Amino acid sequence: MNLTAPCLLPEVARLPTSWFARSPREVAVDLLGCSLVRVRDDGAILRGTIVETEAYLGPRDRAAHSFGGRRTSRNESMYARGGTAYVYFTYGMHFCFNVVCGEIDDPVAVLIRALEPTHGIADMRAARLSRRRAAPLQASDLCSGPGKICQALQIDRSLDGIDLSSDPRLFVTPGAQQPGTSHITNAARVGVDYAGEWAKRKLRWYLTQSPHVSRRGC
DNA sequence: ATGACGATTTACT
DNA sequence: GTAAATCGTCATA
Repeated sequence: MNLTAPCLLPEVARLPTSWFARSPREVAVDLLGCSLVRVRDDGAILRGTIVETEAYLGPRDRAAHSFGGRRTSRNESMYARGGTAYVYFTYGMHFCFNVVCGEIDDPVAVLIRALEPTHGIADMRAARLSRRRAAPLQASDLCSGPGKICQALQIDRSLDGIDLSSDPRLFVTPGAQQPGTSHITNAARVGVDYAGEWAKRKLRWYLTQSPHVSRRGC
């Protein structure tokens, strides 16, 4: 046995395509407690526990990029099968990472909004440091928002459309145990005020006690 | 070709 | 609490 080999996660731990081929509501809730794992090209492992998610319900959902069946080069990966990554660029400076759900041509997804960092925290700090900032960030400021996650885990459009069930660079593993319903808060989604009645729908879930969520009590 | 707009984050009052 | 940063994308022309 080669004891010097890096301690990589067993392949069996990775969530398969079939796990994602469900409604985005189910997937959004079940993703809480799972780990998002990023393996960088230099071998560094950046990993955190998912503590906040939002479901986007497709053509009928005014807040979704696929509202009305809109299909462009930007959101093309939403139309791929469940288990595909959808990474988009917004506000001229941020990336956001989604897990596509359901079957092919059903453009539904779950936005990963916050993680509790567990592995590679020093690398996350370095990645989040960038310009402006001088002081080291608190652990709860590393992945407490969809743009922060992508900066900390170095996720960009080069990972858009990849298959999370097979790509070595990015995948999801199950949590030790699923968080109980009593520890989960269900609330309205963030930053979708333009979506009218759909902005009020409670399609966001987060671990109530976690200090790593992007916002509390709304 | 042009203009308006973000599934956000940060700094500042 | 407000506002700036910053630019790819999309609808309109």
